[in-house]
Amino acid sequence: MAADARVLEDLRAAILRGEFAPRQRLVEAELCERFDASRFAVRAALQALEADGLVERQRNVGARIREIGIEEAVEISEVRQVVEGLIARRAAERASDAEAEALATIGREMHAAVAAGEVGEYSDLNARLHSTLRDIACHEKANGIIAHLHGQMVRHQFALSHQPGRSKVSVWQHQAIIDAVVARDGDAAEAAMRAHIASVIEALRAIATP
Amino acid sequence: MAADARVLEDLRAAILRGEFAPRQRLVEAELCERFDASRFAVRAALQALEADGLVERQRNVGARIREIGIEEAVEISEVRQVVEGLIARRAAERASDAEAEALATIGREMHAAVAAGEVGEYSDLNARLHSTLRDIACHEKANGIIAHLHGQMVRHQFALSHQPGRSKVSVWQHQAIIDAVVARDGDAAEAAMRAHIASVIEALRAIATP
DNA sequence: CCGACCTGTATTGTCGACAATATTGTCGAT
DNA sequence: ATCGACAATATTGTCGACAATACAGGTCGG
Repeated sequence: MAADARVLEDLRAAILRGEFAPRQRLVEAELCERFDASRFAVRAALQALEADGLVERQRNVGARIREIGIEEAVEISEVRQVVEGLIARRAAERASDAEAEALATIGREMHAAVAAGEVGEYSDLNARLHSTLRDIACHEKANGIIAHLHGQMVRHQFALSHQPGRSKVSVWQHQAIIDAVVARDGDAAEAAMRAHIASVIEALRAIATP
Repeated sequence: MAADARVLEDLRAAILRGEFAPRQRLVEAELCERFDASRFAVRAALQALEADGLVERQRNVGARIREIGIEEAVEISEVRQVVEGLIARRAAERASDAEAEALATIGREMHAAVAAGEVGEYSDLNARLHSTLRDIACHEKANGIIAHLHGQMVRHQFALSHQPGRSKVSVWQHQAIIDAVVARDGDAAEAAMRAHIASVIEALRAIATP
């Protein structure tokens, strides 16, 4: 039992892994076979995923992967800008010495990864930096919203991280965030985070109009 | 047909109207009778409401109204602080002359309501001000998140609006927001909105420790 | 040749019945 | 009298079958 939850997690992971194309139809019967589950479980998963904003459903038509256009990705990033700003501020206000040191270490590893041209490694470190900040901020609601928004951005996030030359710019933005948190300067941390995501938004718009 | 959606909306409205006490159990059979719907529709509604954060469910135990403590209400307000800040900024950047005038009118009506001691009227105007700002900002994602957070706050919002003397303080904060938007000053609008919600958070904390 | 209609098929929506599980109440032993 | 185990009940979880609906392709009339 609890096949419900398993299907939900598997399907969500598959979507986040990019195994389905935007606007691709998700036929219940197919998902039943793929995940070896009853239609009941599949339906529940689809309903949950709809609330998550990952799929959209039309009555009597079915479910499909929701397509997130550039305009919507920009809106999502604008919200992320302020909410991650809040997280950065809280992190600066609450970081212990050990936590500050952990951030500084990530910063050093980022510089090393950029110098070595390791884009995959840098992308991982990027995720780890933001996640560490969330852990320090310890703000359930803000963290939840970021997770929610992040799920809808995966496709664009992927495109961004493979933008050549971006890491050389963003590494210093990341460093500014780290420095502000280490200095326990909430205002500066929020400002640095906002500036960082502002540059992400710019890059998003640049992708839109090549 | 579409009994599903009706039950969801009715039940959500009932919860938002405060017809259920926090942690009150929501037995499926009872809801079936009350809304004259099938268990199927009720289950779907409960699942959706769980995603909304209005009810919580335990496997094989059932659903109950989620209790939102002061600490969580503060967290919610902290997120609202930055997201409504974003909305205020956008509103200042995008407001047409007609929209600015509409805001100014709401401001005048607020002062009148406070002078007349009409707390219900003032509460309505408060909702209308924020909603008008959202319309002007025209930011789907931000508006959606605010709606989401607002739903979880209704109970505390009610307690706040009946706090004697609050309107005399908040009316000037509201006026500051309106002035900033009318002056098309995004920075000031965001700052004013943040200050306003900071005072809401303070009031929340004051309720917690009487 | 084109458009409207109509029928067949694929897919989702709805339901009622049954199974699984937690909660509550009862009984006996210590 | 209190505690534990066990049975009874209430409630939710799961499923398969059927109904309702939308879509595609073909057919008929103009």
